[in-house]
This record gives sequence, structure tokens and C-alpha cells, in this order.
Amino acid sequence: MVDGYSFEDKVLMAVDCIIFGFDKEELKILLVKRDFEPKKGEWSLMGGFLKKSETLDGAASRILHHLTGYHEVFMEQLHIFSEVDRDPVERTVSVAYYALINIEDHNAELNKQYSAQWFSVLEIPNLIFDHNKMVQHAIRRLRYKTSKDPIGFELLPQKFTMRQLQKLYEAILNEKLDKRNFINKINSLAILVKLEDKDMGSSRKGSFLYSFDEEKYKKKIEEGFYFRL
Amino acid sequence: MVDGYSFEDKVLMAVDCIIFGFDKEELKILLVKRDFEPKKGEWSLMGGFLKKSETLDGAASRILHHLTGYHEVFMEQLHIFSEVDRDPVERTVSVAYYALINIEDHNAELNKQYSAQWFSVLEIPNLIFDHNKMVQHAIRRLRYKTSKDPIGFELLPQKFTMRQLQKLYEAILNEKLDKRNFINKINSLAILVKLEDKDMGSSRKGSFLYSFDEEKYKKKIEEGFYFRL
DNA sequence: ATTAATAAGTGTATATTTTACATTTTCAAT
DNA sequence: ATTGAAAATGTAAAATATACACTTATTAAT
Repeated sequence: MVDGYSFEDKVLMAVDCIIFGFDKEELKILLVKRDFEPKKGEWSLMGGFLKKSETLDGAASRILHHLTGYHEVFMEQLHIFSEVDRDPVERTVSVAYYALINIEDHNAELNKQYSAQWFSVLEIPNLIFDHNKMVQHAIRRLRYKTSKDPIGFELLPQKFTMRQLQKLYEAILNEKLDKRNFINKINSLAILVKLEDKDMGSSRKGSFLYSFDEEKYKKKIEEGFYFRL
Repeated sequence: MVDGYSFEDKVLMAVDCIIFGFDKEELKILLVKRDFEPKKGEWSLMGGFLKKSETLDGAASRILHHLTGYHEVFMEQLHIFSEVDRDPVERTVSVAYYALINIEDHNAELNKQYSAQWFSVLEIPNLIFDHNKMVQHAIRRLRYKTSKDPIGFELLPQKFTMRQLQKLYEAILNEKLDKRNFINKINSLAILVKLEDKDMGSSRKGSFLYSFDEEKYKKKIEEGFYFRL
């Protein structure tokens, strides 16, 4: 028993991260140029390998932090990809995670360092291995998530306008929504606080800023409500 | 490059299966008595290790077939569990799969061979490692799945009564449903065929048998409908 | 053959939710 | 003061979900 389950195969486990951001108009993901063989120079998800001493969640956080400088970001396991030949170098199983970050205060320096770049989810380039499949999977999951959680918290700056929130939903769902119905629906959730100040950036009139009421927001999620736009 | 990613850690990957069945009254899962150390003699999910030459889906099917004799069963990846100490013998990451099988023509011989036993999901014993957590996760997933797919196909015999179908949903959701509303809702999906013959087992009057219209059923799933009972 | 027992089968009215849709307001720039 | 541009706002109609109770068919017992 000293040897553990000694006759069983061991495999390498990669963790690849689909990092979502929203830039007021478009839903984007952060991709890096791979800097080692094979497929050096091609676009890829940010990834790394699981170490024996960490959990998968831990590995995913480590990798994300490495690239973005962020701690404490929303991340969730997506799916495991295990086609035998998915990595031509060696049998590697990859666990995909997706993360939601506020693109605004993302550290641009790090992007240079890793040759990282934001891409609209509508224009994802060819990625190495099965990474395109992972991205599509993540987009589906994010769409699903909109019907279960109010996702804005993670992807928007602290203060935002109704229109920005609507555009976020539109970007994720890839469909236009009716303004009045959207506002009514969001208000019925009662998770927003209307602030005094306005954002003057987008019109002469200016539009009121909102922020999430964190407490109500969390309670809502726990209740497991179903939210259909 | 001959050595691949030679400095990275490799880990053992287990696959554990939550096997759901329905016996006309209760939602059940199939558990086995573990026959090797550690935790020999305790209840456990049916599991095994991933081999280098197979995918995770392949491993899950292999393991399921081994225990139940079934091929071609609905199975789906659930979640990966990777707590560092989850297996006291050795660092092992486990991928949980859940399967839906028709309990009726399940091979009872194999149950003896593996000391396997069906347990109501309402009375799951203490399981080894983090297997109880996996089971709870699987039940949540199955509940969610009812709102997205008509799940009966996998869990019921080919012919079944409306009442059996209702009981299946009630068992999964763990709540009573209204008979008339249930029937109306199911009929509105238009995926069932009402057969000529009746099941005389449960009443003097007898109740009509139904079966799924496989084609409509598959079309419905593809459409991605949302189904709320 | 009448009766009793048992589960099957069936419909509707009300409440709730979702959808579609157009005008007025504000204010900075000219 | 006029203009332009986006923000803000409400309602009626349609669709969906819910609550709810009696009749029917059959057979086993008398």
C-alpha cells in the first residue's frame, strides 16, 4: 500500500481558462500567444498544469492571477476535455474554467508581457488543440448562467447605467432586447440601487448610474431564482 | 521535446459513477461495497481509473458496463473533484459521471457479484471519501435536467403510464405534483404516443400505456426548450 | 346482479407573467 | 430658442401557470 494504486496510469492535467470581459459594447475573451512548442506563436487559452499540491480551483486561480494580476475573481469549473490525442505532445487531460472579470481595471502591462489580447466572442481566431470547443462551451454556459444568476456584478464596473447592463445581456445572449421590458424585469429583481449621480458620457441628458445591492444580490442567488429575459 | 512536458506533475484520475434508476416509486442509485483497502467494506460509488488509452467518457462507459452489463446508456460528465486529500492513499482527482438506466432490466446477477445494492436517494448511507458530495451534486444536476430535457426516456421502461411518469418527476423533484396539470403539461410537449393497451397492475380500471415518440423527443431536446413543472 | 372499492381520467376559471409597443423628457451645443 | 440625441417611462393584450372536484371504468365481494 506504500505504492498507492501502483499499477494505474497517471496523466498530466492541464487547466485552461476562458477569461470573459465586457468593454461596454462587446463580450470578449482574453487570449494569449503561445510561447512554447508545439504550436508556438498561435492563439491559445491561458493555461497551465495542475500541481500535486493544489486543487483544480487553486490551479485555475493561480493561472488567472499570473496573467491578469487579479485575485478573488469569479471562476467556475466548466468541463473536462479528454480526447486521447488532444495534445500532440503527450496525453493530457484539460480542465476548462471560465472567469468573469471587470475589463476596465485589468492590467494592460500584463497583456504585453504575455502577448495577450482581447477578442470579441464573435470573432475568435483559430486556437490550438480543442480550445475553440472550450470557448463555445463556455459561451453556452455563460448564456445559461444569465437565467440563473444576475451576472452583471462580475463583469461591470461598480457603477453602471441601465443601458450598459442591457448591452451586457445583449452581448451574452447575442440578441436585442426591448429597453422597457428589460428595465422592468431587472427592477422586479430588486437587486439594484439607483444612485444620485449620472453618467454624462453617452448623452446630453445623462443617464443615472446604478450599483448592485450586494446583500440582496447574494440572497437572490441563494434563492435560486429563474430569470428569463 | 521527446519527454513531453517533462517537469510537470502527473496525477491519478479516477472516474466515479452515480447510477440512477427508478423503480416505479423511488429514485435510486446503485452503490457497491468497496472490496479493497482503504475503506474496504464501506459503501462507495462504482469507480475505476482512467487509462492512458481512453477518454473519460470511455472510461465511464467501461466502468458502468462492468458493473451493470449495460451498453449505450445515457451518461454525462458531472464535475471534477480535486481536493488534495480526498483519497488518503494517493493524490487522486476524480471525475464524477452520472448515468440514467432503466432499473427493470438491470442484471441482478451483477449486483451480487459486486455486492451492489440500490438505495433510495432519500436514504444514502455514508460513502467513502467525497462520494456523498458527488451524489448530492448529481441529484441537483438531475433536477436541473428535468427543466431542460424530458428525462423519462432513459429511466422508464418502454411502455409506462402517465402516473409512473408523474411519479418519476415527483421522485426527482422531491415534491408532489397536481395530476391534471402534469398531464396537461406533458401533453403540450407532444412527445408521447398513447398506446392501445393498458396496464392492469395498479387499478381495476387499468391505465393506458404510453411510449415516447423518439423522433419528436429528440427534436424537442435539440430545440432546447425550457420545461417547468 | 347489485354494491363497494379503487384508481383513472378529465376541464375551466382565475391569477400571473410575458410581450409588444410610442411618446415625452432632459439638456448641451449651436 | 432651436435642434439633436439618448434617457425615461406605462399599459393593454396575449400567453402561461395555477388551483381545484367530480365522473368513469372495472372487478371483487356479496
